[in-house]
Amino acid sequence: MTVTRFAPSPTGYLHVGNLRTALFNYLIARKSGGQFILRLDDTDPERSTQEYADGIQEDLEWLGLTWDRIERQSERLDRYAAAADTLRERGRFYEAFETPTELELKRKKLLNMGKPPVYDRAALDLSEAEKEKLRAERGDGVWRFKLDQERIEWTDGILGDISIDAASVSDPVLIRADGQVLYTIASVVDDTEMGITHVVRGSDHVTNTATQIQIIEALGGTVPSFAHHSLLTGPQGEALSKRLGTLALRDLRDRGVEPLALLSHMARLGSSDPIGLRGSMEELIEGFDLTKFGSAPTKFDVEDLFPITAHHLQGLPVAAVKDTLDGLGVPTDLQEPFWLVARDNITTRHDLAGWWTLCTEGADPVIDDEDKDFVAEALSLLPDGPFAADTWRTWTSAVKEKTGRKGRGLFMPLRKALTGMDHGPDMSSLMPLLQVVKAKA
RNA sequence: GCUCCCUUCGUCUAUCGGUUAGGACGCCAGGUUUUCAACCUGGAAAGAGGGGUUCGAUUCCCCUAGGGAGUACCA
Repeated sequence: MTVTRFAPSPTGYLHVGNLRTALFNYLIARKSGGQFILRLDDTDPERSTQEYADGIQEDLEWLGLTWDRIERQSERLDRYAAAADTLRERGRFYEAFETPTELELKRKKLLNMGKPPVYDRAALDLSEAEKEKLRAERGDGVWRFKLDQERIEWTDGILGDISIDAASVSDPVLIRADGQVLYTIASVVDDTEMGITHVVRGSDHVTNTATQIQIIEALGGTVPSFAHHSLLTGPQGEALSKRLGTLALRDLRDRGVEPLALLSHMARLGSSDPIGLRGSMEELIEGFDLTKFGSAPTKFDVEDLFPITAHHLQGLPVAAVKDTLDGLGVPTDLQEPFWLVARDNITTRHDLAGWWTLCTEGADPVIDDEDKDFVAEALSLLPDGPFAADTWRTWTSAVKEKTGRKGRGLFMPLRKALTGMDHGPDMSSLMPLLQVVKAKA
């Protein structure tokens, strides 16, 4: 069975970049009838908070990305300790005592010589006596995984055949001096023990994947299939990380982006499938194909979300926006006619408020100088409210007869006088909802 | 610096050596509409640069340029 996971660390709110990873994993699991696990990578107690953990779940629920199981790494520390013991027994784990500044110095030295800044494994040569001494002087050391220095290869679900030379990578620290387990091992232990079959994550993880493959093998686990999707950049190709603050999922929600619009775009952007709105999550799942994604960085422009949102809203029945209409105070019996009139003229649900205000409070008339007499005459022919479904038709034909005006010259001044705008919903449908005509007062 | 990945219309991309370089979104125009939107029709719009290989390169190889990522006792 296919088992995927989304493993955010609760150190911030989800943003569009995270969403892409979450969505891919969700879609893969659902398409194959497998399982989707939400795993909170909260091994860093300094930065992880409950607020963010809750926020992540809220955001996923808002989008309808439901998980079959939730796990927290902070509850599995004993598993990681056991894995560390195994690595120690198998001679793949060694303690090192360099201070951060010492390591920094070594890195600079190598860099100056034009060499890759890889840890020199000095600790490997330490005798037991030397280790004792260092432990006494500096306290516990860090535990590093001893990489086999050979090429690590795998066939990536998106990138194709990948090969990375382990010699160009430092032996990763898996356990810190203070005993805290690090992402690299926690992730491996979880993926193995939870039976994860497909790991899909951003391409910022490809080097991690190389080392993790060796750790999995050292632990005797089964290596899952890996796929690394491209990272999102801003519209100009700039790194998105600089703008991520404004691209949090909850901010998009506040700006009125509709879940299905967001999902539709993110599930296809970067692939060879046509971009655009999909009718349902089922359709998204059905048509999803990881192999159609390219490996080049993908430009993302928030503004692209709004036309899709508008398109989505235009197809919604009134029942789908009942909460919003209730919130605006639209009476139940007027909700459907109002929605049908307004939905073609909004980008997000927020725009509904403006149209409802127009209905209940009217608008300051806009009357061009050359239309002054005409509008005055027309308004004298306008019956008192409430208006009926045929008010617009009967009124405009009466005005047409009296003034001889027709076509655009007839209708547009009236629209502007009543709504204050030269665009908007169909006037004959709008009239029955229009409760105030300021121009007449 | 080193390692990995990448470079086709504005954007996401198709093309497994020979194509009028295709599609989608966006854009523009026309149609329709009392307006806007929607819808229909049409249109503009692309192979980073330089070397090779080849009868023939967008496609294969090399170099350069450019972009992204990694190079943590973060995840």
